[in-house]
Amino acid sequence: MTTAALLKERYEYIFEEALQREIIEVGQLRKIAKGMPMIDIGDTITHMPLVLNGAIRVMQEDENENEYLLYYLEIGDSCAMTMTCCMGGKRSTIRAITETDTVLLMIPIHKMEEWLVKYRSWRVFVFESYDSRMNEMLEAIDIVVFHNMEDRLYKYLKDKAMVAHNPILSITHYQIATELNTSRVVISRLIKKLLLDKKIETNRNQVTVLALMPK
DNA sequence: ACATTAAGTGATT
DNA sequence: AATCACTTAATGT
Repeated sequence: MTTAALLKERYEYIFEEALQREIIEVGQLRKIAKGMPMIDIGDTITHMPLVLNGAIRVMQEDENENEYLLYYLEIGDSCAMTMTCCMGGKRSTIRAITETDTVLLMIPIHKMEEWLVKYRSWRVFVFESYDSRMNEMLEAIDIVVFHNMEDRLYKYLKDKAMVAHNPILSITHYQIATELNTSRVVISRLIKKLLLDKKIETNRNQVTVLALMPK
């Protein structure tokens, strides 16, 4: 599919036509395989991603180098953290890795500011993007602070299956434990609970989220 | 058949 | 919820 067609499909109702044309003109189309690092902490940001397909996980690191998930970027999203970083040539405070095979348009950051003045639809997009990212982060904080590990695990599995558009996750208990900053034993026990509650099914290297199974 | 890796479990803090 | 120590099960060579 052409860049124009993809953009139209994903953003047709979001951006006014003149803006769509400009995006196609300056945006560089990039296809990135699953699991590729895109931005690391400390990197200088030159472009802003517009996700056409796939998903990206955005993480931050605490003082002990524990990574934690901030939010996912999906089709039609852009990165709020990048937007602020852009202004004033700041460095990235986040790390971004593709969660699935991903297609995106890279927009040079100077265009961002230009469009902010020029296009109403761009302003709306930026603010809405901010708003939804903010809400996702609040949700992420909420579940860490107020919920137990079992709830966290279940949400983690659901979110992961959701962005992959696949209820069957190929993942080990150990990998899950690492991402939730806990131990493998804890995850194994909680996985068993979810299994008994009929919320998931499991096999070696595999977890299926039943709530997301197509009937 | 053997080694390696993933997952399950009881006991302790 | 974390850690230890150990077992059992699945998979690769």
